[in-house]
Amino acid sequence: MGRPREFDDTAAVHAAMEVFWRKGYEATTTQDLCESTGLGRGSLYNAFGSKRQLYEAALRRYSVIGPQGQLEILERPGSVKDRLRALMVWCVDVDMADPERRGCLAINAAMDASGRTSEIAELAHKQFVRLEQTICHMMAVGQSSGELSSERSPLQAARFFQSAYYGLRVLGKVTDDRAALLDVIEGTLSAL
Amino acid sequence: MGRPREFDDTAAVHAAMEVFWRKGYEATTTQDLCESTGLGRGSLYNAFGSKRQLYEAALRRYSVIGPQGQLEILERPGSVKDRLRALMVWCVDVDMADPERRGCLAINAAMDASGRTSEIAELAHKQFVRLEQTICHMMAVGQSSGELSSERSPLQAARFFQSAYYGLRVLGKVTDDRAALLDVIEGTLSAL
DNA sequence: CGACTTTTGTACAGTACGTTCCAGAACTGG
DNA sequence: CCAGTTCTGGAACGTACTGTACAAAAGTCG
Repeated sequence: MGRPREFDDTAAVHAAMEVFWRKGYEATTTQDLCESTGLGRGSLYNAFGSKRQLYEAALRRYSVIGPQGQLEILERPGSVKDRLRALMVWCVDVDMADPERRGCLAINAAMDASGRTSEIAELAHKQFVRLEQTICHMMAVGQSSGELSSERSPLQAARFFQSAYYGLRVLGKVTDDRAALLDVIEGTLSAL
Repeated sequence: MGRPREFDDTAAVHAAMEVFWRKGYEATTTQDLCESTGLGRGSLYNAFGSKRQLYEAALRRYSVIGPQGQLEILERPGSVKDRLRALMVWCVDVDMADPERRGCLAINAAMDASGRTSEIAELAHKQFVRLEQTICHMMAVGQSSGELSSERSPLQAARFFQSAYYGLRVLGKVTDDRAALLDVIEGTLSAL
């Protein structure tokens, strides 16, 4: 009971997520958050408590919608290598097409010293582990079908791939050299 | 002529670098910089102009002292693989030993949206290219000696390694799992 | 020594920050 | 329709921020 909310919580968190993604934690002001969500300060603090808690909520939302694009690519038909390549190429395309170079919010949150509390680090880590497991499963499938080399365990192969993948996104932050990024992709895939 | 500086410019930039490294650009205050350098605001602004310019100076200083440890490891005797392994293991050790998880300042600067001007991105990019070239040279040596596979070009191999290396440092920001990081290392090396 | 130049510390300006507070609005259950 | 509850928008608060002003200090050169 009481007066009902005039806004949609999820939409507000989503709008906040976009700002944090673009500017990082510290550089995002409460004013930015009010403008992007369309809420007054009262509503914002009443609903989310603090800038920090809203940041956590934004990261949790990212953990829901962020992997959707990834998973959609990885679940397409085709060989394991082709699907992993598609994932990486897609990231390159996204990064190169974005003049702001926002990259991946989970990685940004993991790297951003100002916003990194143990909770934030844990949220980012969880997403890392989730990707690791997804890839690990694919590696196991590829190995048992004979497509991939079995000299490494699936887990080791997954961790190796994941690392190259994150490195790719770091490089994507500062380079325009698509060919260099494609080198990374082909180098990574030929190692599997 | 005029009154001489009472402080050492390099030492001041170094102190500033440590703060930016620990807290990131936006979260570092001019007060922090005064305290860490021991300078008053007057001296600080007289000598460096602005927080942003000091940040650039700090990153330039990092580009001098940061690679020293890396190069020292890579120039030691031994096979190419052993030296690359030593580099990665050293990074894992450094990251795990640091409760603040400062990581690599060049990577942090590349990722930090708040401090990333085109100049900063370029400075970070330059360091990335420098490492790429160093590794590329090692790859060429390893390939011509027969130690490493020649199925990839040295440049492609270097870019691939570099990417895995950066990914390793991203993972090192949020995990305590040394075994996972060692998996990355061995997975990367076995691909060369 | 004395004109000139640069550095130093501090006080200050002006703004912007995260958060709290509150009066009134909007709704519910009785 | 009234008492109770929650939400809203914005004003208000205290603090902290980057950057400037300036007078005194500490040198140099003739």
